Amino acid sequence: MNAPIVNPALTKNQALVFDALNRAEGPMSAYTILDKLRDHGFRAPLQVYRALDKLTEFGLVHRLESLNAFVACAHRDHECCGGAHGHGHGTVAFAICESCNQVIEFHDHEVDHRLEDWARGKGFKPAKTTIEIRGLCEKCAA
Amino acid sequence: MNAPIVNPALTKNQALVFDALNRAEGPMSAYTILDKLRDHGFRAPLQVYRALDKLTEFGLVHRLESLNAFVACAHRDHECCGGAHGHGHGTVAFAICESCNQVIEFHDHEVDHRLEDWARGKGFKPAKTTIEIRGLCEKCAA
DNA sequence: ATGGCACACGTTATAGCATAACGCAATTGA
DNA sequence: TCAATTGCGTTATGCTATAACGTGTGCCAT
Repeated sequence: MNAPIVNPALTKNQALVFDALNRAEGPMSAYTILDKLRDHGFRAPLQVYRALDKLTEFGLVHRLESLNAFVACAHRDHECCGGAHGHGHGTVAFAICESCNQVIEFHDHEVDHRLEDWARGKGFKPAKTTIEIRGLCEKCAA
Repeated sequence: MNAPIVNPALTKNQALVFDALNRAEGPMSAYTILDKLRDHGFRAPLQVYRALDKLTEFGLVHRLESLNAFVACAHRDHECCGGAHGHGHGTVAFAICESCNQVIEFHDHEVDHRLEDWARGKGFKPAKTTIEIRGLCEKCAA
């Protein structure tokens, strides 16, 4: 019961961090993750940051810039776009509730295209795009 | 010559911080600003952060979430939209060159609308939206 | 098999970003 | 005048992130 969601390609530390994020309700800071994993042998921030770097690189985890925190990717394999290598998508956007900390991950082609067009027009070469909406989710706005 | 751009409503500290940002080529961290203002009597981070809070509230300064840094607003009064109170605009987006640190501030109605529509559809009430594209500017991409 | 390489890991120390909590001074307006 | 508000200065602290070092392991070309 409650078996960890594990990607076999992950190292032990990566799997532990990924699992902690998957179990969490909302985003967690690196130090919060560290505290959750002390029982599993984690002692230093770098252990967490190194795992997070890789997980982010794999697209399994996203960093929320406006929170300095991390969430597990909400996408699942079969997703709409860019899924060439089984995992992969365009720019992901986040709606972050400042009351209950719920994070909704979504994707909007049109927004993507507009930003790409703008960049093309300016000769700007995008590497990573951040879109984060902070506010109140439906429940909390009531 | 080179007279400070001053908004008369600002306090001394706010004006100093705003001026420092206006003179700067690119974004500055709070601590960088602090260092630049030591000659003007600044001694502690809080002096900078308090000024930045107000300037951000006034819409004169933007925070770049992905850099933990600040830039003077590139808009000038007469701008396109939302300019009800002389200053005011929808969501502002930034393109940040990771090579030369140049920041281009822009605005796209269409993107705004799409995000607003998404939020309306979800019952989400946006408070603040962050859009930041990191990459290489035209010159640096060459 | 062995030497070299790439990569993950562990540890200590340090750097960089941000705010809490206190008290004082000036301004405003009832 | 008194109270409320706002800005200011200071000290201390907390949170976020990386530098620099060394170890161990697996791989594979020689």
